[in-house]
Amino acid sequence: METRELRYFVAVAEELHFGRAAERLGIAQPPLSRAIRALERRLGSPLLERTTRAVALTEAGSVLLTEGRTALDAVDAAERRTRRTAHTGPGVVLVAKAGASQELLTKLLAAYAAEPDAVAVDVELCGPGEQERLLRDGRADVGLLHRPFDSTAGFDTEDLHTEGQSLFLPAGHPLSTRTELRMADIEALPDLPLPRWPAADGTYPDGPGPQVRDTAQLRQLVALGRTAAVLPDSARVDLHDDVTAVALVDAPPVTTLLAWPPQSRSRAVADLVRVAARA
Amino acid sequence: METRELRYFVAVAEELHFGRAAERLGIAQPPLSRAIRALERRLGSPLLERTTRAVALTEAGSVLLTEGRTALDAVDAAERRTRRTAHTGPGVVLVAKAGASQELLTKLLAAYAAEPDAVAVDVELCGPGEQERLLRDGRADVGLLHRPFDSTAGFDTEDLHTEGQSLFLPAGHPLSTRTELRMADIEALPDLPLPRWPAADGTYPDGPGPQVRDTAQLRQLVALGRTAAVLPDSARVDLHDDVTAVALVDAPPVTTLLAWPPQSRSRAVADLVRVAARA
DNA sequence: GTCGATCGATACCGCGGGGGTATGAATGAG
DNA sequence: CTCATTCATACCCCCGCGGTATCGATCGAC
Repeated sequence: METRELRYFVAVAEELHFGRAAERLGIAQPPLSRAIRALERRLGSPLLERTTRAVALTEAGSVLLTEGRTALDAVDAAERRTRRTAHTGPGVVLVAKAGASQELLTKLLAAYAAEPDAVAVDVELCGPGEQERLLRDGRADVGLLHRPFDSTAGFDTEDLHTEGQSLFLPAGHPLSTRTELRMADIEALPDLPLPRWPAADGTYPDGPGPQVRDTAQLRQLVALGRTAAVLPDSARVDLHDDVTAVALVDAPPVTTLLAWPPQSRSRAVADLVRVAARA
Repeated sequence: METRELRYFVAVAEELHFGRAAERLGIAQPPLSRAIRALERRLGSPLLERTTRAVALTEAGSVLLTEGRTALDAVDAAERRTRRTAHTGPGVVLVAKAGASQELLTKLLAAYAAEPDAVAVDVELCGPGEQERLLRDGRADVGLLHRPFDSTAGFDTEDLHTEGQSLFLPAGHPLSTRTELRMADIEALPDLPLPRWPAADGTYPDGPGPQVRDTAQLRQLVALGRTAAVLPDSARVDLHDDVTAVALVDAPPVTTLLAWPPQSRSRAVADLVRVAARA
């Protein structure tokens, strides 16, 4: 099966509309229809149920959509990592969530830079949930993730640090004088609705809280008295006096870890992991 | 990048010889040379160093070989799983090492078959180390693996059972009267050299022991007094009186587990895992 | 019921590019 | 120096991908 065919199929399967899919692919609709037909003929079974009014996935089509996406990501990864190796020489791209684990990341980078044959580390910051995609399609080589928020399925991992979580409140809020809180306490926070994070497709769920993209933005909104945030304890390190943190004793613990695609156990990534595990 | 280009490159990178690679691909040598050149031009950097006498991988080429293999496996997996879904309907292929964990596997299959919406489970037996390949290229959907022998990199896993190991000896061997042994004891077994398992490429390492492909074959060789074997305790269940097992108190424990590609969390695989975890 | 809009399928054409054969050029063995 | 080996180049053919024009089926409006 050729990459082109897969891209065509995935486009149609996602749009469920030949015209729109063709537009997205930058080709005309007839060759797209033909390509899908040819693919179905070669696989020996229909992938889509078409009427003139609607297109739907068959069972087999649904499998090909899932598997095809990961296959396309793998092909993209091969191309991207090759290009990077060729042009910028050896080097790793590390991806982390903007504003998270600042301190740990700083230490890690410093410790790795001191290694005998350290290579350049390009740090890429992104929104929550985007890291897995970057690791999968080759835009990044290693990621700083947080369990249980990020999925580590399909990656090799090394746990670095586990910690509890705290509630971050505007200074002066009634709850900010408490020494500890429970999850049940924040259920009842009508004045401070919890923020809404974007889903994988970039859309925001409905709800009363403000929309946020990263931790820096969130911190600002907390300081402005617009929301409260549940974050790992380590976020306390760069608190100003406009935000107060109170320990949440029954919040699930958060583990910070390194994750990387299992086949790309390059020398550089291995060194990085070894240094991180030691610290 | 197209699948065809990747296949061509991987063939050349593995053979390090354009002529042989072309033969393997079933095309003539000139188009292959041209295809690789075109690929290098598009990626903007050489992948191979050629002289008229030798071909070698560049740094970038080495990356593309590794990443390209996994990408090709992913594409093959997409095609195979789609074909299977289309032709044999829903169903899973479970792969296990021949002769290993018989009892657990039997129980698992029976328990799953009793589930309300169980689908057909096709059991595929193979040699050690082959399972990962089958899972990666889509010939299997879920595997019964053994840590630390099998690598679980890149798979989701569910541990089922952990046990110690024993030394399996021909009945009547001097050591067979002992109640327990240590690893150091088998270093000194000149009369019974340990067997040699095939490497990933199917070749056998050098050494004095007999070559074996699976556990059944190994058991027979032990019974014949040709070798001794270190195997998980559960291999005792179908011992005849021609083989004796003695516990190895300091052997690393073996964990039997289910592994599956993270994206193929189909209903059937999920059920199978749930049933297995319960038992 | 008729008409029109929508949308996928078909027919047909042109051309780029992938594959073939023949041959050249470079290099190392003897 | 000669020859064998091996990758690159030259040239040709034709398959197949993509384009435009059009058809045919289906559904909604009235």
